[in-house]
Amino acid sequence: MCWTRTPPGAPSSPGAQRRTPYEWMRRSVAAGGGGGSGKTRTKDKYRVVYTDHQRLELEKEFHYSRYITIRRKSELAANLGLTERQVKIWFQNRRAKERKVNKKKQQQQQQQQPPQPPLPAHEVTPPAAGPPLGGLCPSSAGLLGASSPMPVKEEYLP
DNA sequence: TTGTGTTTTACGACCTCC
DNA sequence: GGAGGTCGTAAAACACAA
Repeated sequence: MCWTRTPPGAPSSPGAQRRTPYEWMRRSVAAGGGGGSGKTRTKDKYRVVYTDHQRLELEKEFHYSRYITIRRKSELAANLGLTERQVKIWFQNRRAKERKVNKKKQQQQQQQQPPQPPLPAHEVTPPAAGPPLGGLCPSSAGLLGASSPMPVKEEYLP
């Protein structure tokens, strides 16, 4: 999570905002007629922009696990005022983004240090390559790594 | 301003698993 | 068969240099 555009702290760090995040929040939520009420391309609004709060909660959930459970999905959707479909697609897009970023990083590393000995298989395989079904993927180990600032939910504890 | 490149939602096609 | 996965893509929203 980079928050390059509107940092999650936007509401809490007013000095840092280049623009008011609340503009698009208002635009999307209010104008959308219930922001995130499942608008599609065929409807009047092509896509909605999620609020900072919605993004933050989704990011947090993604931080805990890159694959959301059915139960958590419905809970999150209800809490955030989104549809389960939107939550599902958000996670799909989020994983795609992560893969893209990882790919970029890998390419940069390879450019910096060309002579590379063959890596062990578990180092090479992308984290998202795990089986999508079957609940939590092993990737959470890396995400929940040592310095995770987020408290671990009971749900994800052993 | 505005032109352009990037990011963010949303979808369809196709694949895998139960 | 249905649900959910990736992949590719469209278009709006956005950031930023010129």
